[in-house]
Amino acid sequence: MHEVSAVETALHGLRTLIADGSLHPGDRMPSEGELSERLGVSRGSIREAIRTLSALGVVETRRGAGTYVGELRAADMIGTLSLTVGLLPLESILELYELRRVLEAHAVSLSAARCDDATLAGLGDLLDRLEASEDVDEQSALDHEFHMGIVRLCGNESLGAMVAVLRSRSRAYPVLTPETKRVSDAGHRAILRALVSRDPVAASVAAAAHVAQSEVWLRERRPAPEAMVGPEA
Amino acid sequence: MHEVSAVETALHGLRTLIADGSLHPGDRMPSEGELSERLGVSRGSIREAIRTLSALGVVETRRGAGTYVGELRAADMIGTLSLTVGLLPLESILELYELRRVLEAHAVSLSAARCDDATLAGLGDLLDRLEASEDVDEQSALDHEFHMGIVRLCGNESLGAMVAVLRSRSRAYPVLTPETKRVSDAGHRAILRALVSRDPVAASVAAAAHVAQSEVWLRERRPAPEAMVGPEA
DNA sequence: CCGGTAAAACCTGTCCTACAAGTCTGTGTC
DNA sequence: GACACAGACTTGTAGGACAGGTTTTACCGG
Repeated sequence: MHEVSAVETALHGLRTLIADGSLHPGDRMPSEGELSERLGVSRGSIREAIRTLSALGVVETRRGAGTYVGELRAADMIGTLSLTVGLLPLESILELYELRRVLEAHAVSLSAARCDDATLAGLGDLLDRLEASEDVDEQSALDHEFHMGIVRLCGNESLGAMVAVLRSRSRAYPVLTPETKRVSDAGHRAILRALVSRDPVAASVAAAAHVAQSEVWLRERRPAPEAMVGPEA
Repeated sequence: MHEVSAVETALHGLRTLIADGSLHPGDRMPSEGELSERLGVSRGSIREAIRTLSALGVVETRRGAGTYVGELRAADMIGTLSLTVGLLPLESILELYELRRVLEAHAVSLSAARCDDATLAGLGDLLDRLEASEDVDEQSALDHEFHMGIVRLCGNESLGAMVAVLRSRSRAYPVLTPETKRVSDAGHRAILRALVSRDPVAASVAAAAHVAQSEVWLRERRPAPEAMVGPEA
């Protein structure tokens, strides 16, 4: 047996406060000083426990104002993964493509039954600009906007957040060349056509094929294995 | 503009050390004291940054020995979510059922093409014991073992980890009654039959139906909204 | 030369104090 | 009532000190 560490005690205490209903989403937590006194651990240990919960999207702190319980939405917690996928090796990214393919295909098929004409027109404009663009960064941004614009329609925030996480790293690898871009553009049009037809199955197939195509390109090119770091804060 | 905080500086420095290839999975990181000196922030801030990365599964610390870079596997990082799903309200759990249904169905269909006879026999034994069991806790454990045993076969660790996360909370809600258990048992047998037939489509459908059934039960019963906390450390 | 043991160096875990910097509150003035 | 301001409160950061672990080193006996 080993003594329970102070930070673990603090973490358990904080989790209990949230889990047993004492604190609700948006509530302000007791101050670090009060928690330190109530849980019998130093303020430093309390802060480390809060950092843990903060990293996981459970709480957020505002300097001078206090620490607040987060909204406790699954999408927020899933979103915290995006901070770590940037550290994964390429092999892991390829492994995650399978998740992305399945989830994005499902999300798109849901969206096919939910989109309205105005949204579809907006997506069409996006594709027009994407097809006309010659700047790689702009292409990446428009591609991302197109995909996420569709996924957000699916009605399940967790699903959208997960797809966003899985997409976040792929954007760092430029697989678009003039030749592949024509295939990519055709894939986007196929997805949009399926949405216009309100055809979930066709949309799902088109999305899965599009993602699978990206995976093939990435697997072929195997870009320089240099990792990357997020932008400066 | 606002001054970049010390912890952010530390976090960026640590991430950079891993991302730029200075440190590889399993390597030992510089000591807190050295990092404090090199990055120009106090040791406390370094520790908070390390806590953040630790919560996200990027590093792990061993008292007295040092802090080590994790294996940087996607499955590990996805697994960190299981610590937070215990805090989500029931509504979020129901939202996550859609993810679980899609992912588990896909995983099971992959497993259908990969399982061997010995494994299938083991799964059959599990079902025999599950059907004979009258203890709710034992039923829950066997059910979990059956499902995860299949999912692990799929060959994608990230997929397995994600399903494990999505399942982790559902186990806390007892939806099995003598009547629902008969339906559940039949669902398990349908999945196993599909696996024995090496039929991915049938396996996928059976798994999706089984998960959907669980969701319906949970939605009907809407158990007491008391949240729960993990076991003591 | 080898093996084992004890000491030393090192590292993380924890607590304490002190202060800086930001936010909120209540009071008093106009 | 609106505004300004002082005070209380809260988080952010730094530094020191020690406890409790682990790893390395040095020493000694065989």
